[in-house]
Amino acid sequence: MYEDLALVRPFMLHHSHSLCHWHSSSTIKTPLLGLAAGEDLSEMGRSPCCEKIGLKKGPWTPEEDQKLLAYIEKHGHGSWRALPAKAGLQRCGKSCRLRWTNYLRPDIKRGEFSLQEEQTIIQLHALLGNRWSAIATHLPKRTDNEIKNYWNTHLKKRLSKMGIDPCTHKAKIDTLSSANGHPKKVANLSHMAQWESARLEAEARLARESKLRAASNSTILPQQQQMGTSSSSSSTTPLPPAPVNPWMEAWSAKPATQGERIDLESPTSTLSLAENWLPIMASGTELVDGNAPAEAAATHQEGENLEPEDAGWKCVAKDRVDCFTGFSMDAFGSEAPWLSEPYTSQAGYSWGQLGAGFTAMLLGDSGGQNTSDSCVQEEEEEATGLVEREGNKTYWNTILNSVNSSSSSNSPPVFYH
DNA sequence: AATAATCGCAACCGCACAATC
DNA sequence: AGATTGTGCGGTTGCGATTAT
Repeated sequence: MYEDLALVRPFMLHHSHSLCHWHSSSTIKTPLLGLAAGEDLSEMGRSPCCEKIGLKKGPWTPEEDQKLLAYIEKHGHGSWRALPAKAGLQRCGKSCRLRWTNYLRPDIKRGEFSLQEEQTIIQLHALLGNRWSAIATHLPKRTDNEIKNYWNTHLKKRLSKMGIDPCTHKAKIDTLSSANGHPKKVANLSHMAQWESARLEAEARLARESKLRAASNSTILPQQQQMGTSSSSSSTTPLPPAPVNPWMEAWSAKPATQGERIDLESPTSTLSLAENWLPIMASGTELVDGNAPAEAAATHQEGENLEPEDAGWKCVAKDRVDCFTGFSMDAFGSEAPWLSEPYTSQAGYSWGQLGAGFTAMLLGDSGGQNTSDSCVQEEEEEATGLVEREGNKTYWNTILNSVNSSSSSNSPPVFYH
């Protein structure tokens, strides 16, 4: 049950524009699209989520939205399967759930993606692939569906135009060979990525557990129950006491002494980050030469004239390449700095900490600086570092420039030299 | 002005997995 | 232990809007 309906009502106003858009663009005229008579999916291996015959499909009407909202306001969603009948909707429960989670939920933001959000999506996608729900946990108030759509319709194309394969984040001109000389770095990146991947999964699990726990207390607000993919961004979502993060538990169960190289396995990681990050390590020069020479060059020169907003970019971007090229688990000793921060301040557990913690690390801000400082002590990497750094900078400059091209009012983000 | 092509996004589909019976 | 149910997730589709010809 909603304990505070005020949490819901404002959002109804907030979303009025969405409904207006909906009115104008679609589909009041859309006919009812019930399945054809006799169409019965129950013989297809599993029973349908609900009785489908006569149920409406297609876009939601404002009336339906209101019914769904009113019902959830009063009762919470409870069982989605049972909800449509109780709420007086001719929809299947799945459709109701989707409508709620992707559109009606109070804690979602719609409209333009910010530069920062775009940047985060690109980077997380490079790291995680098409794991939209995991990516969504780092983008507060955005749904996985929205992120997925945005990726498919905008970002993917931009990367393609830049000559970067949006699936692998590699330059289309394969540069594998240029990285062959640095298996160590590849391994380091792989380690980092696996840890991060594992952490994200643990986060999601934690969110689910927290949600379930809250639900079992029966006093939780319905919208909190629905926070599934975005609970990490909620400052109100109750959290269990530390150490509650399975990832951290695993970490503490396998302590490493200072300087000890840890051969870690991500519990569930499914991606090959070594591969994903190769272009970052090795392909930048090609990108400059082949795809964005003038822009990249200009970008480097414009660095001194940034707007305050861009200074943030600059700051965030600064030295991230050092972090990556020199990354080593050695640098962390018994603790992973980019991981420990969010979880040592569990009370907050906000996006600001969690997201910034990771994203900043990813980008190599001051939080990651320690890492890079340690890393650059390795002389053998120092020897080849310059070339790779230039390449990495160029790769990200290219990405960022491309991202930036959609918002002409902003100066391009720039890496320091 | 008419038509075709493309874009953008909400919604649907089917699979996977965990919880429950 | 196996079957059933509920939910989450990622891929895909359908269709109105917009742009190009």
